[in-house]
Amino acid sequence: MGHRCCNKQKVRRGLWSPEEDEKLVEYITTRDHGSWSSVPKSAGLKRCGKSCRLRWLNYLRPELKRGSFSALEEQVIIDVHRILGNRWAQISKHLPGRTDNEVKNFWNSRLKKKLMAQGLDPKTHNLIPTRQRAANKVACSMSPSNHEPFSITSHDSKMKDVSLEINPPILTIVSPDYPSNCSPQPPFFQTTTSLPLPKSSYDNPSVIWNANSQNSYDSSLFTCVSSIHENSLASSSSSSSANPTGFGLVDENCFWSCSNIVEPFEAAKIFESVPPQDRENHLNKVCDTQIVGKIKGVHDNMEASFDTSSYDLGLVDSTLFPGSMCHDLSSMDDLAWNF
DNA sequence: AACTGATACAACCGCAGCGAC
DNA sequence: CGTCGCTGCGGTTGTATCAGT
Repeated sequence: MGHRCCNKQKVRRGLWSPEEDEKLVEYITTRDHGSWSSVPKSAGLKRCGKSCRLRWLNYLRPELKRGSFSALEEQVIIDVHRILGNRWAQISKHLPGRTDNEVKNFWNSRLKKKLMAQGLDPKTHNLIPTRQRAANKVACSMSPSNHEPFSITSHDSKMKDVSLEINPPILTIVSPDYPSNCSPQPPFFQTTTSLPLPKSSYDNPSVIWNANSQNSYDSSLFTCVSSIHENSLASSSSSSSANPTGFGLVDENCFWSCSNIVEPFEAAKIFESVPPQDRENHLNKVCDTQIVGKIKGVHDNMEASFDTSSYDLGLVDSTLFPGSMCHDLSSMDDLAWNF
């Protein structure tokens, strides 16, 4: 019996042979294959088009990265999963050369168990109930006044993500001109080194590179924050609402990543190669020459192309649990949060 | 060496969304 | 508006390999 999608013909199933791979690669790379349903016949394969597509996308594409996941990739998966849940295709977009299938398998076979071993619920990334006390400790240490943590407000019911309700990331995107003497200060500014962008970029969403190498999470990751000026938010949001905090309003669709601008891993690598004393200059230079110049273009597209696939790498971790906030945890809990 | 359970990875299945008609 | 074909996605299953006994 063949696949339901192509039950008119007898098709092979199961693992692909090297000969089949060769045929498919030869066919795909030498011509415009059009629709996948026509590929098997044209390429001389006894497979269904869906199977060919999957084989190409998940295994044969030349740009795929093989081999085990790095610690950095692992952290990215965990971070993005905390925000997006099981949206593997979206998560894989932050991991160049990795497929959704690969990420999903890695999550199910390794990361899920790893989180559980650390006492974390792999669905919500919260500590499991028996560790509620430790979780409360974290929440308290976040905010002396014990107010609600900053959270994402979704303005787009269509894109509503249950995982955000279960575990709202403590994330604030700040307006660039948020007064520095106001309290409370957004955690981003409390805990990290931010390098302001030129005034001229304030009318555009701007990128602040957080070079906080003391971050206990992953010093190789940048926090890349899109700080959205309220003007641009007003135009990008279909509905308006009060903003009592004075912060730039945030919705899920405001997530746009440095990957739109500079490949984050590349940026991180480059940054790490810069001597610590030169990093500020480096960042200013990078911001000027590589980022700000492109922001306008990104901004122009933002209204039409806001996309949850864009995500601020490391942002949640560095804002949610900066190194100093882990200090009063037990060593076990510390481990749990710091991987 | 043989067996068995665990693990990792590849592939399949079913469904939803979309555009063409 | 309904149907059809195609694509993309997430959940699940199948299978090869590994590790322990």
